[in-house]
Amino acid sequence: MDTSINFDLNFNPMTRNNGIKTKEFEIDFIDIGRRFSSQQEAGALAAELNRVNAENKRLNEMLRVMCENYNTLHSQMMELVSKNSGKSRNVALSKKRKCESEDNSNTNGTLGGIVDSSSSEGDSSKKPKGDLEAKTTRAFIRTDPSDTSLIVKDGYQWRKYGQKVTRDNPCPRAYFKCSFAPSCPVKKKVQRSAEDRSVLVATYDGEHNHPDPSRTEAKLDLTNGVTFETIPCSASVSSLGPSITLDLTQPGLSTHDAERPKREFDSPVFHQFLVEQMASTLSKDPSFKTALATAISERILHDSNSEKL
DNA sequence: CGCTTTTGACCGGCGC
DNA sequence: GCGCCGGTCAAAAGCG
Repeated sequence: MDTSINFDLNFNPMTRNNGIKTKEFEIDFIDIGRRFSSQQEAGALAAELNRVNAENKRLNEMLRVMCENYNTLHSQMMELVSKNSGKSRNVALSKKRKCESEDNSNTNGTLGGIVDSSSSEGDSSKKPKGDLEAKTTRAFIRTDPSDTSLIVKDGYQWRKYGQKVTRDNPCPRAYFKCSFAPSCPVKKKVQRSAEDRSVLVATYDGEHNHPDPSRTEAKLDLTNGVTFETIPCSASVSSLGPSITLDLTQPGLSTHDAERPKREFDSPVFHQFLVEQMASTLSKDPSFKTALATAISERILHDSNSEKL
């Protein structure tokens, strides 16, 4: 995990050494400045600044501890994965079903994520002709354990055409075709993880040749199409490739988002965008602006009254 | 009435 | 060749 995301809310309009600059903040401070003398404003803002800085330090410390814990766990996991893959490579796994069972064991070992296995699947040569380039993506969706349905709300519409109980998992596997079929060749399989029944494993075969119906109704249409409000979880790496932990129970998230490679989330551009979005979200929140203005006003009034006394 | 879901039958690939 | 298994089909049932 990259710790370079700086939750620096040091938005002092005097020094402008902050990473978050929005017009909304500037307008607020100008308005406040008109109402009070520059001296009073400076005193109140300095006090508020100190408080926010203290909060900022505390949050940064929490983040640092979380990152350290994550890095420790991640290095341990990678160590285990490398040991296991070293063993498994020594065993010839040319037979399709053995590959699949190996695949399933990996699935159970990497809870949470999207795995693009189009380039790593060993049995691609056994797929039917014309389907060689079919993209296979696996998604892990954590759901309510009491929810026994095999429905994955990924934005697309699906038609169920079969259900089977497979040998290696007592939970039935459901087969879906895209409702745009036969023009859209995409299929998906959904099955609960044998290890953790609260996790749905959705395997997507092929790529949609039409837009995501839910995308047109997206509440946030950001410049690069990523709806951060619906990506509440962390990124992780599996032995098979990039994976992203998702909570698809959140409304409005499509697999199109989920299939974005992890590198996008690691890029400085993404971090900058994330910070800007956080600032923008806060600044667009009327209650936040009101509370901030009220707090500053009260502090300034309090200070001016105490000076008079 | 039309669409979707359910479910048993069927098919083809694979291992023995 | 036979049995197992995953995947698909299609008729019946369910639902709005």
